[in-house]
Amino acid sequence: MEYNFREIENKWRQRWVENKTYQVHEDSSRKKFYVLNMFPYPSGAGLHVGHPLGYIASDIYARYKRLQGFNVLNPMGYDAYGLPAEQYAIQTGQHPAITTSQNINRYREQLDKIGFSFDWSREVRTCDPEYYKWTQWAFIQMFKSYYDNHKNKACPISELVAAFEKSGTEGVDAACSEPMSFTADEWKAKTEKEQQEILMNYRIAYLGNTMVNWCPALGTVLANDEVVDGVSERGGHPVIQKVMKQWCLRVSAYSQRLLDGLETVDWTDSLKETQRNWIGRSEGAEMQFKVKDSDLEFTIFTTRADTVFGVTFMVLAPESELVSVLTTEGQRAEVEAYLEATKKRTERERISDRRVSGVFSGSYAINPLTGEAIPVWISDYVLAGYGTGAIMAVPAHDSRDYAFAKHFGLEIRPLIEGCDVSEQSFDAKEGKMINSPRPGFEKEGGLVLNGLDVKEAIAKTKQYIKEKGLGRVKVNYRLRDAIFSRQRYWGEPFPVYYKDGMPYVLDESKLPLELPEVDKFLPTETGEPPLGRAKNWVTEDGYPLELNTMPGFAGSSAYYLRYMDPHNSNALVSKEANAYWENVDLYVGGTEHATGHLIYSRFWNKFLYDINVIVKDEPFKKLVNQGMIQGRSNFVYRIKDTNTFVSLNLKDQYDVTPLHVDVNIVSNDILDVEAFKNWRPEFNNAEFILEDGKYVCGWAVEKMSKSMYNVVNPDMIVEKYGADTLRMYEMFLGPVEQSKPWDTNGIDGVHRFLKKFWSLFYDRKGTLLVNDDKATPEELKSLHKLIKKVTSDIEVFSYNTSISAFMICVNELTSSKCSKREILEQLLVVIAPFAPHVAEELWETLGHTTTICDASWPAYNEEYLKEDTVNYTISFNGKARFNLQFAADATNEEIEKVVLADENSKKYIADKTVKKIIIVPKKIVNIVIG
RNA sequence: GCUCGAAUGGUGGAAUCGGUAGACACGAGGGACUUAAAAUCCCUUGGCCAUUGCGGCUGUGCGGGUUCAAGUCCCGCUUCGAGUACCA
Repeated sequence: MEYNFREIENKWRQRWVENKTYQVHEDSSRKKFYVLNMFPYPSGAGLHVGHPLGYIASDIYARYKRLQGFNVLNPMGYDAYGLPAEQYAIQTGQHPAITTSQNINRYREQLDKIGFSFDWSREVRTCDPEYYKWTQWAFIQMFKSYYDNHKNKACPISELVAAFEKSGTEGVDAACSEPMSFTADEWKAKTEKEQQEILMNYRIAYLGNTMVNWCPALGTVLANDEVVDGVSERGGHPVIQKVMKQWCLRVSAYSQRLLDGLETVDWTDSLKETQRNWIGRSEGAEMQFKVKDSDLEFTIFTTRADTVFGVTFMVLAPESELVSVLTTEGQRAEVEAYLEATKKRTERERISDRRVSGVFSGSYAINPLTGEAIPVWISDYVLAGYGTGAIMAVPAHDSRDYAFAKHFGLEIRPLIEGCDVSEQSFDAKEGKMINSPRPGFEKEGGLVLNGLDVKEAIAKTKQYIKEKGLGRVKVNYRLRDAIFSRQRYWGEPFPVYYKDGMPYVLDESKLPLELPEVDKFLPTETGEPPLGRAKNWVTEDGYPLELNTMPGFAGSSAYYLRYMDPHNSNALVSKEANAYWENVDLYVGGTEHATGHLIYSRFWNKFLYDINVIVKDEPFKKLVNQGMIQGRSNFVYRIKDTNTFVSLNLKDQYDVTPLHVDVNIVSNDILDVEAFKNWRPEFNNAEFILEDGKYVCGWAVEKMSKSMYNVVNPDMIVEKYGADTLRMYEMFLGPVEQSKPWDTNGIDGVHRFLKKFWSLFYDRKGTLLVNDDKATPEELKSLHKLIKKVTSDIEVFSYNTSISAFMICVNELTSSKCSKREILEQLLVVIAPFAPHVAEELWETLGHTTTICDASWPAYNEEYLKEDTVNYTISFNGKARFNLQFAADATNEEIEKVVLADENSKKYIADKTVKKIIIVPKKIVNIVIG
């Protein structure tokens, strides 16, 4: 009987559904294991062969853990809110919910064919009201919380109100947008609205006036991680900076914890490093500079406090509020012209075109250490969003300040011994300080840094400014608060209404607040977001509801918690379910989420942990990044101005143009000529110049996309070879973490292996070969070698080498004609995670009535792996020469004696003397001669 | 610019603590079976030389070094990939 994968796979696909084989339940008597894939956005194009890579890898691991006796949670769902469905809705008027659900159905159909052990009863969709109810709920909790820097956690805002009532801001250390200071009496004297405005400064979910990335083409704001090279990640539209009132999440309050948490998780170093860079911790100092002839003062942030004696000018960001204050009448016209010009430049232009520009404000600041008056400039090389939006410029030791100083002819004052600043600045943090202060400018009791090393100087300066009250030590983070509003239709509505111009959150009992219907998915004529078109978009009391919707990352931040208890209508997740499943043991997904989803999700999780909803501080214990599957395109070569195509190796003899050809009509780079003729009408009468009777195509690695005709659909592979072959082949392609082009060329080898494997059980006529004979030591060795190898490989996701091991083992068993139950039964269990359908079928063949998923993973026995004799390589001065066999327990003395007596050895030693003999156990005898 | 990571046959890729390369698979070549094809099986396959002689030399991007022994460790380059970028 032939290996009939179609019949087998259909049969088991149905059985698994009927028997609910993959449904899991909390079971405190068993240890849990939580495997998770980053859930997909169901795009209209369906799955291509690259998408399931990570799912297959994690499915193998999930099945393996189950065989080891763990209670495995392996769920799947959909990140269903997204721009493509909305764009499609705008163009066609079709409701995005319809498009999305069609796409989901298509995804499900494709996924079902691959044999995953997902528990579909736990499926979630972020656009489902029963799901986003909890997204809205989490938002309300964030609104009702503030971050207490003392306790280092989120606390109820009511506690902050109590503190204000008791003693005002005195003793309060809370994360905020603007530092505030008032007494208890002042607080009590404020109106309700004023108090609400103050609280907004502290809430974790707050409505704030912030500089946002505005994308005019998409008509919405974008988060920092959604902007790449100054254009939108989706669609590549220009993005400009603009101040807008937006909902934000105070992610920045968690900067240090997000950084510290990285030490506790098992992620790759590169991913952790990416997150560290994104969080961007930098230690420095804030210093106050007084404005000359004024009571004003302003604060700057610097990591190089030691260079304070080299400050020759100050710079403000154009967007800084100080600009209007510090601009003198005489300079006003010039400054305004500059601001106007800067505003016109997009972020992208600022990045690509780094010409130095700026304008003098007319004001001077006083260096607090020297009393010197320093000109204050305005330039767009200073960013409003980082630090205080103002810097002290030290052109000698900062390349940006240097370029600015050179351009405007400002003074450059070197502070480090032996550095040459005539051509460029000296940015390195090393060397001995000089000119600090300059000779003749020493002040009585003032700071002296001369002679100190840079590092010492930094520390001493910080100490000094702290003591003298000139500033304070400060840690700054690059990580900014997440902008949480989108001016879109297809997203979660905010559970927010407005009263007296102030936002309030809905009562939790009103959740979910369902997304209303609109007539068009576009902004209103007055420029309001699409929800402005909704009829009766007000509360029961008639207060208007929020018109923005939440961004894509809202729904994906806590989805892994919902899988633990997906149908609970009383809580995001019950205490019991959460206590059992805790957090994700293995998370599989792409690196592209390093600075988006994986930051937001950790933040969201930490917040829920703070308010005692969940038990774990970090959501994902171990994370594996699967590589991207690129496309492998094929080309045919058309001779210019003809309809004749020439094979790859003959093309140099002609003047040809390469054309992409659909990879699905090419096999092992050989074109199916007839299929090509039928591919498109213009090729109907194509002619070919063949080599050896074949048309050989060229190839290149490109992105997998329709326009390159290189999209390979998993359905087609399953149809042709079966799901088990697809699964094994995807894993055989190379390490899971590595990106690689999809290449169907090798798939026959894996398919052949499965056929061979099948033929251990059945001969060609369909006779069952399995017998109860006793296995030989060689057969046991072969099996146990395999078990040992696969067990250790799976733990480190080295699936490709496991599959090699299967091939070796099956080859050995085939050549010894071994169809012994004793061997095959265990072989089936270890192959089951990789090829579940065929394993299940044969398991039944062997008379088992329960699923192979409930078998147990075999342990290997070292006894069977023992060798009687050992082959040693004999080498001279490190050069391998010949082999000798020894008994496994031979002593070094015995080996040495035999080797020296050997005829071959004598030949190599000849007239030289033996200086040393090194014996590496079970491997090598190296003889040093000379 | 900075930070990581990588480089091994015609191809995808193996090689645990440094242990004497190229596992496994594809492709290619040769052979068996077959009327033929498919399927299956066997042999060869890094390069060069010798192949009626068992063999010899060379070889893991380049140049050095450490070591009895280096794909693996150290120093200096080259190329490619990823992330990030006026962050003071």
